[in-house]
Amino acid sequence: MEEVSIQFAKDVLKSRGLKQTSTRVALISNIHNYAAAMPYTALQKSLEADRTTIYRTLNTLMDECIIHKAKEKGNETYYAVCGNECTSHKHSHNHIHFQCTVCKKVTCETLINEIHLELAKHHIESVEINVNGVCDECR
Amino acid sequence: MEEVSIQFAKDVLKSRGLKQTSTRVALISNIHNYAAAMPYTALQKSLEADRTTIYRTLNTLMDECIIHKAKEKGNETYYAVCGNECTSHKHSHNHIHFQCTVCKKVTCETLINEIHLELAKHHIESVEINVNGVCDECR
DNA sequence: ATTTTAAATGCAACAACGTTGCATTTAAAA
DNA sequence: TTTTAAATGCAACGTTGTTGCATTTAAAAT
Repeated sequence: MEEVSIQFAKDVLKSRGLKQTSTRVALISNIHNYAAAMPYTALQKSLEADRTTIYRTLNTLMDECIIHKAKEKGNETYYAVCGNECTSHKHSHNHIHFQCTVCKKVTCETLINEIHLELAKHHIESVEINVNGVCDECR
Repeated sequence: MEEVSIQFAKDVLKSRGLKQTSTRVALISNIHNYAAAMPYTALQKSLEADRTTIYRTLNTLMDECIIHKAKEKGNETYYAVCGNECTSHKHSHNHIHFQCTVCKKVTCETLINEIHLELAKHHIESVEINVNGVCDECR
């Protein structure tokens, strides 16, 4: 289980040509291993690295499209690993972000149906959808 | 122009049974008078009140559904006045939030078409949509 | 295997955000 | 005009996010 996440972390760092430092491997594998999108506070607790290093590492990994912010609301930011659709230079997410109002878990979910937004007089470049509700486990 | 916003502020405070303090009237009328959703920093600059008072007033007005956060991303939070659909106890927004990537303005926009989201195994309670693009003036 | 070097890290410091406690002021009711 | 409950200002605190700089480390060069 955990070894899979560690291997995933090493592979993705290699594929992006990034140094395989212990903080980076730990950070990626911890997010990858987490059941849902990982809150920053949990991430910080799970690592021994300095707070500054964590912030810098998170930014590096987001720039390289290895992870993305799944939710940024109020005080807590949630991070999730990007899927294969994200290249090294461009995030491309066709999922939405769901937060369960009971267990508070944030997850990336795929819509069953296709949706198309139309706005008058505005050119749409990107759409971000956040949904609140109750997840399967909490019903 | 400005008198309209001041009158609007007084009316809405009265309708909610809130004290008409100078800070509240100024805060509501400034947001109401602003061309788009108002960034917190601009809001703070436009008022003489203490930072604490501004935060407490913003929270009070959000609790009473007089204003709402139009965007909360990165460092800056944007506030906008609620429409008539919001009652004193429940926010009810059928608009989306749009940010122009050129002029950075955040606005509340209504979708031309109706959309319906479908998620497997999840009960949907509320949906929040943020769109980035180019507004009419910047094209 | 050792040296080199460019990048990553840790530490200190800082600014801003958001919140709480408490004394003072103020709007609105009595 | 007095009363009183609420709103405000001030001080303080914890957290977030960022920058500069010295030190350490991963990976390339020798």
